[in-house]
Amino acid sequence: MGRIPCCEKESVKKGQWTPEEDHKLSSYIAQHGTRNWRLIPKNAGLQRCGKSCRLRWTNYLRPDLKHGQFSDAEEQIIVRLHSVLGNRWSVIAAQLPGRTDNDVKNHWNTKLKKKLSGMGIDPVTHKPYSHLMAEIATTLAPPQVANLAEATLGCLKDEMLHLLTKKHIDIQFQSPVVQVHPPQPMINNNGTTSPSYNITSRHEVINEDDTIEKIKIGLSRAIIQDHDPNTSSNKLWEGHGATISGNFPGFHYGLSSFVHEGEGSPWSQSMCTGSTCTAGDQQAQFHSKMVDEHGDESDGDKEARHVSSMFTQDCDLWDLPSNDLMNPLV
DNA sequence: AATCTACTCAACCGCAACACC
DNA sequence: TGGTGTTGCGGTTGAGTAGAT
Repeated sequence: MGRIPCCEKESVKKGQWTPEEDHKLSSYIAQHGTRNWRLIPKNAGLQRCGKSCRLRWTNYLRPDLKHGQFSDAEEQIIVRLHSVLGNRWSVIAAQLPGRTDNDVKNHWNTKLKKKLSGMGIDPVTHKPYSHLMAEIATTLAPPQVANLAEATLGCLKDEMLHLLTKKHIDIQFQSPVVQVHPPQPMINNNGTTSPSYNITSRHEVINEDDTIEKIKIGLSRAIIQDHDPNTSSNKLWEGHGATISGNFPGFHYGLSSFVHEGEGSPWSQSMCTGSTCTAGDQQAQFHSKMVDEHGDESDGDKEARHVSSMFTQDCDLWDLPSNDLMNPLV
């Protein structure tokens, strides 16, 4: 006893749809509607599975669909909703007229995840990587923290080198502060402008090993400082064979590494104010709000309706061109 | 010019939820 | 109430393509 297949596998065509098939399906649905997808391919004269027809219709042929690039505003909505709802693409797509869950999912996986990662934000939790590392560090003993810093640096080094070699950014390190200047308009080939980040310091030459060492120390300190913000010059981890002072001026990592202090991305400010990301709180608030207002109601449409009430803030534009973003650490 | 690599996105698959009997 | 068929959803795959080497 197995599951009944949705169609006769042998006689069913797979793969790309031809214009002729599209036309057959469209004209059949225009006449008869979309009731009973199992019968539609048979009646429309298509050698396709009903499921495949439904997918083709909902993701491509539906006349109300919007094709083409996602706007900044749409991206903002996706990111904001994803921070609260997670991978519930259908609910997110319901807030974007003309977009399908498949569109949203693809756009997230191919573009938005990378953008967030490039900004130092974990696309899963929507928290800065620095906070995640700090959270992990709270569960570790000092030697393990050092290992974590080491491992993290391995990733950061690769990402930075990748960025440097790919984009030829003039990067020089100042010990231990790395300054990233606000974006300067850069004229693109098509005549438009995009912000260009410039990272500079007082040192002229990159000494990779030296820099890595400095970052390593800074990262260890930052992790510990994040763990206990009240400790500034206290001796930490005493009794564990390691003593690290907490005070560490000027070094920022994660999100702050990519935006000039005080001039961070408007998006990042709205999502992660100051040093405390609010995404988790938003999720908790949203959840409790849903439960309070609707009991155990779980109907997708109702949920989607109430999700729209979350948009009380103006949508901010992305401030980083996707080309300048690094590959995700995820 | 040929090959390789990375990226995009349409389509597929399996599972869960829902509807109906 | 349980069984069966249908629909919807999210994860994943792979063909096509653009850019790099």
